Amino acid sequence: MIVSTKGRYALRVMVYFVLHDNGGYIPLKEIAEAEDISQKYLESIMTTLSKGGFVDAVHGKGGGYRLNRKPEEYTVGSILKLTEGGLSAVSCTSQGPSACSRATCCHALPMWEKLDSMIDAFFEGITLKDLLDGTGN
Amino acid sequence: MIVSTKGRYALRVMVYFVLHDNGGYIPLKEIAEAEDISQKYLESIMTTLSKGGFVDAVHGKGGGYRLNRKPEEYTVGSILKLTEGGLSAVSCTSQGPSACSRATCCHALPMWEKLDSMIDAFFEGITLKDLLDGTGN
DNA sequence: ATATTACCTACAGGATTACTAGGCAAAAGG
DNA sequence: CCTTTTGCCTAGTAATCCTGTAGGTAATAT
Repeated sequence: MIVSTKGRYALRVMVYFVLHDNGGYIPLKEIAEAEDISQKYLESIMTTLSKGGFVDAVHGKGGGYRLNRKPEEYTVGSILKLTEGGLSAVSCTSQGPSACSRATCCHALPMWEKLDSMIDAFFEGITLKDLLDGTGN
Repeated sequence: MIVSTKGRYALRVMVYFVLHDNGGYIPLKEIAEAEDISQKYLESIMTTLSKGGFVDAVHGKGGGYRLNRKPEEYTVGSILKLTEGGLSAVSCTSQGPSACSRATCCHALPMWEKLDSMIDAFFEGITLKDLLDGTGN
């Protein structure tokens, strides 16, 4: 499984922000209830998105989260890479291209690298706006 | 992680067969030692490959395993799908396209399906022979 | 001062991975 | 027939990761 709930929840939340953008901040509780996601679990994901600079966060009453860019300026790839901590399809390439001890004699390594590039290009070519428009489907 | 050791070991073994093909059967013990893979663990993988019809198996002295097709007639995709039990990148699509309860309203589902198709086409387009020739790298 | 919100650390049950252990079944050689 | 060599079958298991829970602290608005 290349993409776990962590990344998929992150995508859902980002889409939620786009669909419910009124200029203000949206509290986590509202998103968790609307999307039926565990509030506590979502907290850790939102903190990741906030620290990664993908959303602005404000404490206290009237606070919450909001996007700080336009939907077309977020790629699916950037969101998944941040929340999943990478998108490698095999452990052979997840720690760098030559981290594997068999790297020098492995017949499959070039294939894994090509796959990783292809997956990266795929996700980097889709923005939040594309997801909502259904572009390319 | 889309491809675990199970699938990667299977690929290595299949490559080993091509490189050490002398027409006869190769016992599991030899492969495990040569490739430095746990013998007992490899047993379960070989049984999968045997039951899937990818190799012939013969019991007793002088027995072992051997390929039953030409290298260019095995796709990497078929080997991985057999040993990994599928290649879906997300659980959303691994149990069929509309198994997810959010399928009807999910903005990302078409993307996952497109990704799965792309990955499938990638692996189905590479044969054992290509791996050894380094074709396409 | 209080309520509301984000943020932080720690833990925990379940699933999966990557094995290990031990035996049974089949085939060949003597 | 008996032993050895091989593949096959069932169980168990330590480690890791996923998907959360629990409980508190820090910041902000009213």
